[in-house]
Amino acid sequence: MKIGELALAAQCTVETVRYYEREGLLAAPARTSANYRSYGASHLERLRFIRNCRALDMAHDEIRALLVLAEQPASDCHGVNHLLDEHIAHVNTRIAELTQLKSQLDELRRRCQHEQPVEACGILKGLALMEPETRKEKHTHLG
Amino acid sequence: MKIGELALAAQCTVETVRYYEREGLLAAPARTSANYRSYGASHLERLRFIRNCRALDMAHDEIRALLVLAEQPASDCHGVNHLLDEHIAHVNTRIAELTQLKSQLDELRRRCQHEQPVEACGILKGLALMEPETRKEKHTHLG
DNA sequence: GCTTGACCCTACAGTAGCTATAGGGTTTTC
DNA sequence: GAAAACCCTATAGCTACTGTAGGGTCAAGC
Repeated sequence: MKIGELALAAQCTVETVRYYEREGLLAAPARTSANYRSYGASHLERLRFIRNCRALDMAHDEIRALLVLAEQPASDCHGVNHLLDEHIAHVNTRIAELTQLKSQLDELRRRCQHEQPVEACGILKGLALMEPETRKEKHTHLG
Repeated sequence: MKIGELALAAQCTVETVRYYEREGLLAAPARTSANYRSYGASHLERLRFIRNCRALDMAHDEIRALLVLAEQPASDCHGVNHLLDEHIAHVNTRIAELTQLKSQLDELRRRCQHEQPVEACGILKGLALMEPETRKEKHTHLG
């Protein structure tokens, strides 16, 4: 299988496949005499796995860890479960942050119901007068 | 005011202030004879405005647009209101995406309630077998 | 046999919003 | 007068790609 076929089968771009190889997520395949990458079924399986993890917004580090765990078929899957729990916690954290943000934004929006001169706009006043918060550290990789 | 004092007053780092200057968000201040940046009250006001916008997860482009609008005090604030509405829409979109993600993750998590050998783990099976989705474009700048 | 177009290759720059580092100079405090 | 605390510029790094430049390869049609 050439790289274009692989990318198509996994619903991603050729550039993304080459990027994953550079990142060490996907093993480097054999090359043809013309130096074209030549993939087998196992590459597609792994790429699909990676893309599915990405569709769930997992970070590359999380995926790398999962792949390592998956490569020891006989050991127990506690690590896998734990990793997923932590990822779910990231998502929950980010949802909570955004929900809080939304209520702040809704409150701000209510300060200017009608069009008026910019100098009287309640939104701009609000943005000028909010107390700057100490920047909180990120607890998730979700932006 | 020196850069360290300004940064402290606006609850951000010195590096961030210099970065905003390079980005054109914050005007370049006068310099002392030792080439130190020397800020006045208007710089602090503007920096606070920017930090408050960032606390609400606005992108630099959105902030730049707001600053331009705010600089025409006599014109009406329709543009400001519209910009905020669009930003609120971004946040709503991202909350919806993450909520959908969460339900997918919860479903996946339910597939492995007990520790078992990795090769039998329902989570790993799920990740291997999900259908790869066509990557959807981003409609928000929120990650 | 030759061209055209679709595919492949490497290497590198760009995205967003910072953060960190190297390698210097200045000012303040003891 | 020395050390700590501050300032300066320039540059690289972070994440997960995307896009570009400048090439090589291959199959089909004339």
